[in-house]
Amino acid sequence: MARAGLSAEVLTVAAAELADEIGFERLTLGAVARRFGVKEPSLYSHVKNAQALRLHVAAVALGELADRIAEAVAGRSGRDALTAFAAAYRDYAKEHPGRFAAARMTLPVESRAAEVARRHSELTRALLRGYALGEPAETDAVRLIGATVLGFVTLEAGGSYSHHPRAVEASWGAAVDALDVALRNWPVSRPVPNP
Amino acid sequence: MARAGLSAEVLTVAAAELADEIGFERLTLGAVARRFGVKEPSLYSHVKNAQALRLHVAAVALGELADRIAEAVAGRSGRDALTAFAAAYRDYAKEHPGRFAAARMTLPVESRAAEVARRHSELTRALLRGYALGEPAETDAVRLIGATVLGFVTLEAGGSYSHHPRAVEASWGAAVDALDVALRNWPVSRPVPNP
DNA sequence: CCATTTGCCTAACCAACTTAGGCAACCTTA
DNA sequence: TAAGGTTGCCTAAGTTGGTTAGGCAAATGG
Repeated sequence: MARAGLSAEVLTVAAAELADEIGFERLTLGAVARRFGVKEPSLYSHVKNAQALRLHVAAVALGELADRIAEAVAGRSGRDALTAFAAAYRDYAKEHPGRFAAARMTLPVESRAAEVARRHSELTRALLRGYALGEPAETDAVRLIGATVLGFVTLEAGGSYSHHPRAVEASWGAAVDALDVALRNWPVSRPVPNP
Repeated sequence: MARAGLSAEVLTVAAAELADEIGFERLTLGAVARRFGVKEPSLYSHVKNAQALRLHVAAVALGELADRIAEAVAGRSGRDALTAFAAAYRDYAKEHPGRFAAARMTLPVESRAAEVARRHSELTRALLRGYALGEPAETDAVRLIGATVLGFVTLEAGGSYSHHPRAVEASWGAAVDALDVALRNWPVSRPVPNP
């Protein structure tokens, strides 16, 4: 029988494309095998199992996202960097919904994907340099930014914002502005009195 | 054969408990049936299918969470209300991880669960009264708060915060403080100059 | 107390995942 | 370039989860 030229990398790329096309939750070994005109068990020569393939997709997604973010924040600082960071993140999620869903998997601590995820913290930390928060505020801020951006994009993708006429775009801008305000008036270092 | 006294409600409650015990992703009709000493097909007299049962759990979870939030914000306003809201949300997620995972499902627009989800926006809106933002800022703020709290709790549950010594508890407090600062210095209405 | 409804059953099928074991295509190296 | 081993894809078969069809017995209610 003619060989199909499979490999872990080829399968992962195909799986990532498939996830974007049909949705991550419908990403199945059968679908990937079909795409290569191959039977399901053949995939086991290249990936450990279905879950491992999904984790590979997550690692690819997190890596691509980190690359985009790195590109976006390069040469910017403060509010500009924050805006670019957030836009890169949200744009990626919109362009690659399946990969983004993969990136939200619970990642095994020792996985390649979890390693890549750490790059995200570092990038976020770099972005915060312009705000000069110092520790431990900077760590808190890294967590805050990650949470807000993830939460917003997740809710938007889930349709939670589509029942109200207010444009999501405008709310997104407001959220980024709000983050900027919070970072420039960081609570612990510079408490703001009640009005 | 003796009847087991099943009903949609009983099954949903059991499924919710099971989800908390074994994880939402492992919630299966077989597991629910086993708990009642009944065969899987018997469940189809009471729920349409497995997905419907999961949606019922999501609706229950969202309802319980809304109740907790309502209780928490009652009689409080401003920062107190925000802190109580956030704590109620996070505590629920910690106590009921399976139900909370259910609540994060993508909800069909016309579902009971989606209806309950709307109550959350209203509660968040109520919480914001003390900040007197006005529209459309209030809608933007509702979205921001939901995103931040969801994102933080999701990342915390996924273990993203456990690789760094900084206490999650402290970061949580900082995040809530940061939200409060942002709300009291809402960007559009009261822009803050660069330092 | 008979008729109807309802609840749970068995049997059977499908889809997705997985393992075992075989044969043919590829690669090496003499 | 032929013999060797290695690798890639195959078929067969088992598992689990979800689902439908159809039957019998328990509950219900006139």
